[in-house]
Amino acid sequence: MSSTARNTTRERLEARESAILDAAEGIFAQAGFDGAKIADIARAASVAEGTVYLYYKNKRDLLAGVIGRFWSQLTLGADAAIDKEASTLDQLEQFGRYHLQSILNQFDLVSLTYRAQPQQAQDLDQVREYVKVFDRIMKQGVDRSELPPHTPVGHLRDVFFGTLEFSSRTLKLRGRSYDHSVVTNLLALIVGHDEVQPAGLETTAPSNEDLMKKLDSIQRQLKELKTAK
Amino acid sequence: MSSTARNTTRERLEARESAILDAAEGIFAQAGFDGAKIADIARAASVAEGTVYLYYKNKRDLLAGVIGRFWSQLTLGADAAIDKEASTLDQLEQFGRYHLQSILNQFDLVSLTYRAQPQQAQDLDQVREYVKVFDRIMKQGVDRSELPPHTPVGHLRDVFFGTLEFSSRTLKLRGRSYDHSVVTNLLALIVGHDEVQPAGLETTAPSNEDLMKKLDSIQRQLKELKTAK
DNA sequence: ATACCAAAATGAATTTAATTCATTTAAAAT
DNA sequence: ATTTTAAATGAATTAAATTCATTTTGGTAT
Repeated sequence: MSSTARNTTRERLEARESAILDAAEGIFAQAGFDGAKIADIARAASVAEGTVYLYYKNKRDLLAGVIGRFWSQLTLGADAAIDKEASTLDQLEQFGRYHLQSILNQFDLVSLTYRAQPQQAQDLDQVREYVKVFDRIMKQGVDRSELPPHTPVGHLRDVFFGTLEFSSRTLKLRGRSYDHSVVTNLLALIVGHDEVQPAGLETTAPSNEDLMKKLDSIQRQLKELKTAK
Repeated sequence: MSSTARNTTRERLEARESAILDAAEGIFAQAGFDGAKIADIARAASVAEGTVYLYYKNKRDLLAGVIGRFWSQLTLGADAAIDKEASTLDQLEQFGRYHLQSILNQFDLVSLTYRAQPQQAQDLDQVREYVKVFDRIMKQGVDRSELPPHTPVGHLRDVFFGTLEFSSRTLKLRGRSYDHSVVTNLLALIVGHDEVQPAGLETTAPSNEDLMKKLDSIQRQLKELKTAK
């Protein structure tokens, strides 16, 4: 088999897989898992029913494919929506807006993500990747001393995603659309004060090293300002 | 039909319905919605398959019955777990512990609550009742002046339930069990923010902490400059 | 106590939809 | 141009939800 031939073959297969995923995404979102019929998905993708099973072991596996692609795309979108040069607070705000808007727009798909008992552990791999976007912003914030050194990123991650997901449900339930105040309020809690540490622990006094880091950060921003002008 | 006869009849019917719900709860929790077979549920409840359909229109409706009963019972349990005489903060802590423990113990049932597209609006009525437990605690806190007058209860409700639900997922995913620090951290965020700062002490040589505050302020102003442009 | 009626229960038959697989079609290699 | 291999098809199979004609049960009236 020639190299170009192999390429066109692979491209053809990929286009077909993509068509199946597109069709499945639309029908799962519109009809839910139980309501979606493989026959309808096959028709929408212009393939025979049996063909679907050449690409996905079964209906559940097909859903996993749809969900996985959805979160991968969300991760790409997030990277694009976040200005790497902005302050930690700004980046968190950008990500928060982006996240809430996305899960509201694709509410049905998001709901399908956490169906009871995801069969395979790797079913949630792409979700984990997406969650890391938050972790990176926070880590950077700590490194730049824009966040307290002992910021409990793990806890705040649950607060961030949990609150936005629950808020999206609340908004949907009440037939409302995107509301920026949700993000604003959330960020006020997360970065608005330094009492984010386990209760009972005293805030440790900033060390000279902390001060130095902060000065570095300020110096960096000043330089940026000068170059921008 | 005599009054007692009618009573025993109703009791018999209620016992049967209860048996069906018990069986369905167990099997839904263990096998998930798709995995649960009506035949198995009927067998576990010691009734014929057709009998299930005398009590519930279809499988989906049966799940709604199970879920509704679950949240109703959770509401009763919460009322029992909360000491009405305790402070708002203590009540929140009691409720937070109770909630996290409950949703961890019945993780599978909770996951089935928000399956994509709950068909009927009233499918979530019992969940709404449960959520009101939080609202009552907060309202009382404001009334008693244990919370600031303008506490944004609606937002904090989403933070409370969203965070605990997401945390329960995180814990399950990592195979961990109940962790009280989740509740402690959450409460610090929700009620900790405008805690009165310790009154100003005598002026002494500026500490590193003072320097840090000043730097924070400068950093904030720089940031504003950047965004303004 | 017996007969009658209506409600409740049954489970075999029906229906619906996922999954399989023998066959056909298309593409790549020789 | 022929052979070989991979991909696709859709009718047949299978599994499980739902229906419904029939039976059973419990209550009421004679």
